[in-house]
Amino acid sequence: MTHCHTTIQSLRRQGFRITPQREMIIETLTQSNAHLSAEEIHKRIKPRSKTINLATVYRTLDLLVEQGHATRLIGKEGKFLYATRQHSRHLHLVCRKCGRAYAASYDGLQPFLEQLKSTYGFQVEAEHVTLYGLCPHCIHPPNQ
Amino acid sequence: MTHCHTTIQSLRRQGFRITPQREMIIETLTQSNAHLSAEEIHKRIKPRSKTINLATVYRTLDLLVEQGHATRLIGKEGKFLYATRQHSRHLHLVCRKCGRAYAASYDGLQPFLEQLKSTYGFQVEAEHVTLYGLCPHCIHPPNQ
DNA sequence: TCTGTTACTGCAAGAAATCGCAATAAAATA
DNA sequence: TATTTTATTGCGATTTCTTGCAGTAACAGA
Repeated sequence: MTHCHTTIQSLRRQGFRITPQREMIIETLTQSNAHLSAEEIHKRIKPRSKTINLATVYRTLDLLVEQGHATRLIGKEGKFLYATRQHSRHLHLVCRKCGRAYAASYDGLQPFLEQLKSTYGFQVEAEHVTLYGLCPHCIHPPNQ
Repeated sequence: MTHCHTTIQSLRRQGFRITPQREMIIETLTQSNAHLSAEEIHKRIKPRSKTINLATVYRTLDLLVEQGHATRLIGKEGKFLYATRQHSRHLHLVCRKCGRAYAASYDGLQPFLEQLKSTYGFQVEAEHVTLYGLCPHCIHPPNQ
């Protein structure tokens, strides 16, 4: 709720218009603990606002990502998922083989990110970094 | 060429069948210096093999990623791009705002990856890590 | 509060990626 | 080499995501 308003304030300050659709999308994303697909967000809002369009959901999510209020990642089934950046900060370790996803702490990554900042001037936002590789289960069978 | 055969050998050893389609896809990807979309690969192969189907290209690329011979990343226009893992190892820094992509060295990331390995048993493959954030051009205008 | 500007939405069409299934062909075996 | 098994392909349909456009409504200014 609180962070929901922060996002709205920030968008308004940037000159974006706050429509009922955008409010509902932001609210839905903020209140959820999971990573949601655009489809899922659309489904949840529909009962309250029958005419909300899926394209609007996608466009709003794009805006939120672009403005740094949300992150987009690729879910297990290949669909895009979205979450607020404040939502439980962690690293995603995704197995390229079985698709399993693990949450990991990103303590220890900070020095490297600072190095990137000073070398390239690039400010990495590390809330939802996704790294690919092999999980413990899939390393065992020797496959190279 | 050489690496192309390595990939084919490895797939064969895993019990996958080597079809002309798969050979052409692997060859195309290996010989290209750029990151290619499935569509692009399809387009390049078509002259030589009129009936090759786009779905086959997607399925083969999935296989290559799953088997660790290629990596998949999201291109500037939101399309998926593919590259062999051997192809010029680097980090991708993608600006969430303007979409610009920067190549960066991942020297300095190694200690963190080793930490992940020992903590979670997860073996990150760092050839094509993509990190999102703000590029030097987009940091300036204060937007929070 | 009313009005004008123009960002935003809904709709429908389009593009990108995936899936199911019958036909095909790779490669193991005889 | 011929046969058999079954992984893989092509095709068409489907799903997921994006885009263009005309109508609508947020919000700045009067």
